Amino acid sequence: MLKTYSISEVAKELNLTAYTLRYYDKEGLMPFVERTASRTRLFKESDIEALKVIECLKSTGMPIKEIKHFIDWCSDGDSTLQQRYEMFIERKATVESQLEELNKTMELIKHKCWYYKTALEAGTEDIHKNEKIEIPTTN
Amino acid sequence: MLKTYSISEVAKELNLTAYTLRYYDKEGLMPFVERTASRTRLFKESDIEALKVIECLKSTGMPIKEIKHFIDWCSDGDSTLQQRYEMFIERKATVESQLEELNKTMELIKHKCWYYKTALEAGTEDIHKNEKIEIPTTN
DNA sequence: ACTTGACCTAGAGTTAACTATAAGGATTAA
DNA sequence: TTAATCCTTATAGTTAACTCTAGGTCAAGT
Repeated sequence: MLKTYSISEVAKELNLTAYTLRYYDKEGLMPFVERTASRTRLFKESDIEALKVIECLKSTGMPIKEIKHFIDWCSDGDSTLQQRYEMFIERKATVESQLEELNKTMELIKHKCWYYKTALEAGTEDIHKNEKIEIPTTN
Repeated sequence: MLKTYSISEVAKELNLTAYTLRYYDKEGLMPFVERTASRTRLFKESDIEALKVIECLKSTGMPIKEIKHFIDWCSDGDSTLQQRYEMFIERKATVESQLEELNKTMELIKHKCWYYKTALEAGTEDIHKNEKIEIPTTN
């Protein structure tokens, strides 16, 4: 007798649209979601948790087709524990390098903030014309 | 008499393809690149630096059409310093929240690494069946 | 002079991930 | 019972960012 949720309730909760959830279902990402006799999807709390994991993988840049492999492994049970473990280890490395990249991006952005702040104060970009090493105290 | 680079040299340097660079040019991202009499592009060192800034903006998720606005402002000179400053301030906020998101993602990934490591050791996922608060020492 | 290889443009094709439409079925409220 | 508001499917359309093809030009080497 556990509570269930409609597709639009789940969409709202996860900041997605019902279209998107149906699309994920069509792509095989939600084989676990049960239905009523008349085909209406009934989402359990655990289904929402699984969708959060899917969103997590998506946010690492993993394409939907690869996420499906993971979902298939989940359906296959304990015999795929090794693959799933390795997948998350690999994801961890991916996210680590993404964090590194994003931090580099941040440094350049901060530099540009400083560049335009000082140019704005001077009224012209020309003050940066022949400088090579003007290190601002970052931040 | 400064050194110039061909499109394929620049592509190699920036880990892009010549196709992509021509596409960027077509979209108006490279109005500064000079040409020979026979229309061949001649990239200067400063053009490559500008392209690195474009790549930086791209890596924050900014769409090419918005990047074009920035390039247009650059062409317009000092009268657009304010807009450009504000754009980078806004980008900084964007990257900050992206970093936050990515760190949350990392936490979930690490949790899953632990989840599967322990499941693998036990030979079955069942060991996680009725646990709610098994906090592993993260990392 | 001729071939090779890198360059050029215009325009067509591709891909992923949605996003929307059309036509219909079920549940609730008056 | 009828209207509203969900839900369903199949299928078509959209968008961004490439990615490629065709047909041509140009400069260097043999």
